[in-house]
Amino acid sequence: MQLSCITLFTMERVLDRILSEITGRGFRLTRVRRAVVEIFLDRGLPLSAADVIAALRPGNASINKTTVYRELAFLEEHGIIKEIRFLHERVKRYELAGGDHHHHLICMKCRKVEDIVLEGDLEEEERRILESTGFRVLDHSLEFVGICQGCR
Amino acid sequence: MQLSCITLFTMERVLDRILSEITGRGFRLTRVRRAVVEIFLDRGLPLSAADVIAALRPGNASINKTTVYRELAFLEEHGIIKEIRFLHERVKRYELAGGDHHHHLICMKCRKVEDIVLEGDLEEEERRILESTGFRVLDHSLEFVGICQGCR
DNA sequence: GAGTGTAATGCAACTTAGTTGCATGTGTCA
DNA sequence: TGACACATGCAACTAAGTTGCATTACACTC
Repeated sequence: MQLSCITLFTMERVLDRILSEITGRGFRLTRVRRAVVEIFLDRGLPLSAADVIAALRPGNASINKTTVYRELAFLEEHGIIKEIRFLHERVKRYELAGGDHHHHLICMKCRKVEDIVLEGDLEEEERRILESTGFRVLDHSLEFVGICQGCR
Repeated sequence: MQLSCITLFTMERVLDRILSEITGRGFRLTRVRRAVVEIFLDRGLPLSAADVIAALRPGNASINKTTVYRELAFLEEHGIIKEIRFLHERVKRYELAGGDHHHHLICMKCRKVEDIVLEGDLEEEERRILESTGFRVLDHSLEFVGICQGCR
């Protein structure tokens, strides 16, 4: 992955913030934990447990899948990553939490995922839903499926 | 399920249309096939394979799960139902295809699901996405999670 | 109404994704 | 350096869905 100096610098800061958040709450900074957080930062995309395991393999010969599942649960529980699911996919995915609120563009051909930020998002819609149905929206998930520029 | 005469009449018409679509293409109208379509019409909500199996049980003592999975695949393949997945759920769900384009309100407390139709939907957003990223949106999925009127 | 071909069904065994219990290992702090 | 509790590894398990293959039953013809 090619990174500019700025991006690298930002990533280091985010990594430090996450790691000190973990230690600050009395949890340990283990080899696996650090590696998993770095993988999420490095990829910047929603990853499944299988993705994380594959990414860990080169350096750390045999990391148990149970450990990875538990690490993902730990990071989610502490608000560092959050679960998302894509349409027609059976696997859980996670991405770093705490970034800007965004949605995903998923290419049907190459399966590439891009983030997208919508102007004004859906606040207006959610207000209208409350008015017309009495349903109070607390969260939403939105994903777009189609063909990316490279595949057209 | 309480139904008005109008609703019952409409359901009958929809059922007939679906069934004649199936026979018209040279497929058989079996006991299970008819029952599954009727269940979707009757419930009017996204159902999982387990839901369908449970709904079949009372009348049809032992319908094999393989049959149900294959029936759902058949109905999806022929555009009669379509797959949807809800956030944080691992199971596939299906709902009748061909109705108005809509989204779902999912109550976190009672798990009830309501349909919602958005004014103008997301056409405007999709046009903007094409302009700014070159990604051509062909489909989207949107669901709202929150608290329904009854649970507040 | 009987015969026939093929779609549909049932059963068992399998796959994939994720989880649980329990014994063992290792970071961190005193 | 030692000790405690968090973290890890292994094996066995669960849930959801799939596959292969033998059997059944629609729907069509006669």
